[in-house]
Amino acid sequence: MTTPAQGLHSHVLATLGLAITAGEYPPGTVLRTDELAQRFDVSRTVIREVVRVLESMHLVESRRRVGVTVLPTVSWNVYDPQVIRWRLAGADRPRQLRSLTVLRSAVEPVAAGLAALNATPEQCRELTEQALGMVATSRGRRLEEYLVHDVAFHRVVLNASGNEMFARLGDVVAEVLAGRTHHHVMFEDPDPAAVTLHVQVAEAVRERDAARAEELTRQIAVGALQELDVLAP
Amino acid sequence: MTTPAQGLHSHVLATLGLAITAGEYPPGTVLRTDELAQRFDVSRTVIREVVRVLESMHLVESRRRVGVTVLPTVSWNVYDPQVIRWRLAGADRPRQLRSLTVLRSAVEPVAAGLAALNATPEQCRELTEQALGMVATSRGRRLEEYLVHDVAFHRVVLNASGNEMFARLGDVVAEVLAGRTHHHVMFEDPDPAAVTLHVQVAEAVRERDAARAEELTRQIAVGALQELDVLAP
DNA sequence: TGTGACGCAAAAGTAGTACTTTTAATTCCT
DNA sequence: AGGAATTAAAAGTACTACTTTTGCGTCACA
Repeated sequence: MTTPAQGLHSHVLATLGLAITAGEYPPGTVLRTDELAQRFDVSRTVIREVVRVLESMHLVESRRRVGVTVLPTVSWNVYDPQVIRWRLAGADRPRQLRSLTVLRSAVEPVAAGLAALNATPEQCRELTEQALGMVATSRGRRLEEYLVHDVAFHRVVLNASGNEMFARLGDVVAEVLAGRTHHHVMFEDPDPAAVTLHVQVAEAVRERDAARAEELTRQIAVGALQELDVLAP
Repeated sequence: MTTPAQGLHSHVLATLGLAITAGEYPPGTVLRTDELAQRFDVSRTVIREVVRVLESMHLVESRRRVGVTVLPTVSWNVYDPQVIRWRLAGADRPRQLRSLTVLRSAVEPVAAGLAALNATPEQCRELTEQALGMVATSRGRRLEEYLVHDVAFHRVVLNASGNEMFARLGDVVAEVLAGRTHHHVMFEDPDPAAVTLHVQVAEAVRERDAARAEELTRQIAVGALQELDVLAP
């Protein structure tokens, strides 16, 4: 019971990556390729390819005559979507959610400001549509539907910013929002104030009011951070 | 003339990664593993491992009966330090520097604010020291020395924020600052106003004044963005 | 003429083996 | 005790044989 596994490589990679990010192998732990090959009942070829990938994520380091050493958390490529997914699925999920939310609180306001300057008419339309979708699904325990609109909304903002680094955080935001909805709460309807703020952000972007878009998004971020403080000390 | 190359794998990876990120193979280009093996004069084993790594960076996608397809820029893992380095060494270096500087302008102020709350006495000391180092080397064409202090300063701020996502941007900031110093200018001494701001940030952090640290860092960021606008349209 | 089933072949995926290279650790000599 | 030579363990590389998936062309049928 690890992962679907279409292909030996994916399966072994998912299993090992998850185990390492979950802290099952403390930093400094040494693995040997042929031991792993035996354990997973695959050829050393497969293991080597997996190790190379883990190495590129800086989860492990492979040295001759030593083996494959698990690296400490600080050296991990924490922006790798794969690593993020593994960590969100593992033990330090709360810590991870917090880090990512703080990151969001820094990035999204600036992205919203830029979006107000750069959004295409199509993106403005899409933004408004998603905001309205949020309003429509914000009452009556329709959390799953609400989540879809919420994610789409933030994705559009990040894309419309015109900055590729911001755009690539769309997946991260999606994970965070999904995590928030699925993990705790699930009963409570979303905060009406937050919903309103989203509508206003869409407005501000449509009206090319960068300062307002940024400030409103900052308020959304503050809300997300507070929510986090309420749920976890 | 590609890269030092200690190990076939590193060499091929560096060559291919650089070529792809430089746009030498337009998206959609299909490579075949044994053709690559022949071209680089290495075994298919090595090529496969390289392809797996490139695949984990979402630079390429490998499919049976098709080959290794180069993916469009939007799907690349643009936060991967390796990818960042390749892109900074290649053709779209200016575009890349701009993206990263915008990212900095979003992240660093928030990081500085958090640093003011979380910095250890040791980190405060280090911060002050680096700021003073910047002052000391800010006049008389001592740009290389100045750069060292500048990088160290920003690294400490990011680390002191206590957020691992921020901390991991230390390398990115280092690349951006180095790029700035090395690429253009090189004659001009650093802007005295910026130097003063750094000293003041160190002060603010030492005094636990989060709002001030954030605001001052925002001013540094604004300066960096303006500098970019002056140098590249 | 269009459409769907069928089968071929190309390319990646996997396995296994043999060999090379690096290097930590041990031994041995001074 | 300290340093040089030796050893062996583990990753790195190569090659070869085989399996599996799958895009594409062919052909039959409606």
